[in-house]
Amino acid sequence: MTLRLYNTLQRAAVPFEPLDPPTVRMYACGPTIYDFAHVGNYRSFVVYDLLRRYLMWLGYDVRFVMNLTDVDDKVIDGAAKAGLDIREFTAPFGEAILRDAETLGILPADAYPMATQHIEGMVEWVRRLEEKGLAYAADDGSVYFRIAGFETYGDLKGLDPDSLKTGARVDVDEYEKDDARDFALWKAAKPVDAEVGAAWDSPWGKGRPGWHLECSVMSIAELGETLDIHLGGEDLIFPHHENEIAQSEGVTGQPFVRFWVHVKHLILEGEKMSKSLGNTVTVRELLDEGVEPAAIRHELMSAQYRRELNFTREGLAASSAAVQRLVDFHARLEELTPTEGADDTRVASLADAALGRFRAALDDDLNSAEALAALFVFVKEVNAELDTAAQVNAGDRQAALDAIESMDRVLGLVSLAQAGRAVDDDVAAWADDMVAERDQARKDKDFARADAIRDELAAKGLVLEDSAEGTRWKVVR
RNA sequence: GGCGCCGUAGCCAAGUGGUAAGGCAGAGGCCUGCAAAGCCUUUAUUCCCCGGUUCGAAUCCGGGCGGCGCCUCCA
Repeated sequence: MTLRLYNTLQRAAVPFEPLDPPTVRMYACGPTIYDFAHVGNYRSFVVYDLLRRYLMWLGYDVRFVMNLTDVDDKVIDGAAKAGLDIREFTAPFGEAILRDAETLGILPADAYPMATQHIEGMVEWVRRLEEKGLAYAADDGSVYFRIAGFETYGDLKGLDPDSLKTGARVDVDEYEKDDARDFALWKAAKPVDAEVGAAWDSPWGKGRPGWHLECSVMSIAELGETLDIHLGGEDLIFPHHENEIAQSEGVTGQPFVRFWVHVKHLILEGEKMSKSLGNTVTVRELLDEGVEPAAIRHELMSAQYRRELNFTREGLAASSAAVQRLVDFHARLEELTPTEGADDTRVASLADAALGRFRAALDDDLNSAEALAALFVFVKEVNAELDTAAQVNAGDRQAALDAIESMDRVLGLVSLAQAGRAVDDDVAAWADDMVAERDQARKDKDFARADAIRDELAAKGLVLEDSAEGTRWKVVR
């Protein structure tokens, strides 16, 4: 079995093989840091994380880079309104986005380059494109990419370049361009740009880089001229990624990206999520409402990444319960006392089957919904086996633990949920004392007292489970 | 107008030619002092509708209906 990924370039799922195994060079278009990121952004980030973790799980050495766009029209507008320099304006958003990513169990990237750190490189690129006749300066000091000079323009999106000429959304203000389809590599500074610190010296006068340019320059600076995988939201296919290809290959003459992977946009409560509808939800808001991070992460991976995902509050509640089931299962295994010499159960073979199905699911274009199903089938089967078997040996217990922990290295749900259930030592000690007191009350048949203690613990989010081995308490979110 | 996606139980969502995964929610039961957790049974004779192909279709084809995305800076 090999991993197959849907490559937008080929419009088909094709076997993935890195150019230089075991290294995988992977780049993702990150957010523009002019606001807090919404759950739609995080669907993409979670998918990036899922792919990265799965590649690592398969044994690849993944080098992952995600940019943060810290200069563009929206950044400049926001900074101007706030009366701040763009760096002051964007820094808190960048920090918040990375903090929330960490909260959702997203592994940190190897680098988070920002456009303002690569101005020199971008100027150099524009210069080289100009040398090759692929760029030209307009009278106002802006520089444009000449699409007519790049014959495969439009291939990624499958667009006919000629059809773009009459596009209704072509900006009528850009009369300086030779061709309406040409896009800006370098934008001449407007007065407001300089006010917020978004104007740099260049051979064409004061200006700032165009948005598309940064991803080409930064990804190649970090990872080399040919990337194995380039990720982004589906909206970026055109024009952003199309432009990246044109710029990059225009300069290097090498294939820029081998696999283009695009994440479908989610919808929110059955509706398109957009700022104009005013229905965006940020991860920050959900966390403030008390939604646990693992539930958000679970819901974001509950549909395969190229499918529409309907993100709902009801779904979050379901995800929270599903995550709790995984946590309970893991705890059951950890707390299980193995019996030496006990007969083998079906657990080891169930683990093999589950891992096989899990892997087949993810190999199939990262089908996370199917992978989750494999895990939950495993949970049910092992629970049933443990209910049936009088005793379990250490090998079977370990096989089950190894299996769920292995799958969770990709999913990142159990570890995240467990981290969210950690309690302070003094709370744990208090809970232990209360459980001991309740045990005594139960022995004395003082069930009123026992139930009162249980209620008291419940008020603090601690739930009791009585069993033959004794009583345990757990944190529920 | 061009290109493309989707429509599966109360909700979310796999399956894409061989007789409907999984999670949540609901019902009944076992276990329990009562719970919790877990297990068992149950909840779509059917996959938007109508035709067609096939021994056989949720899966392929045609036509509808409905929802959605992109077509120059939105993950």
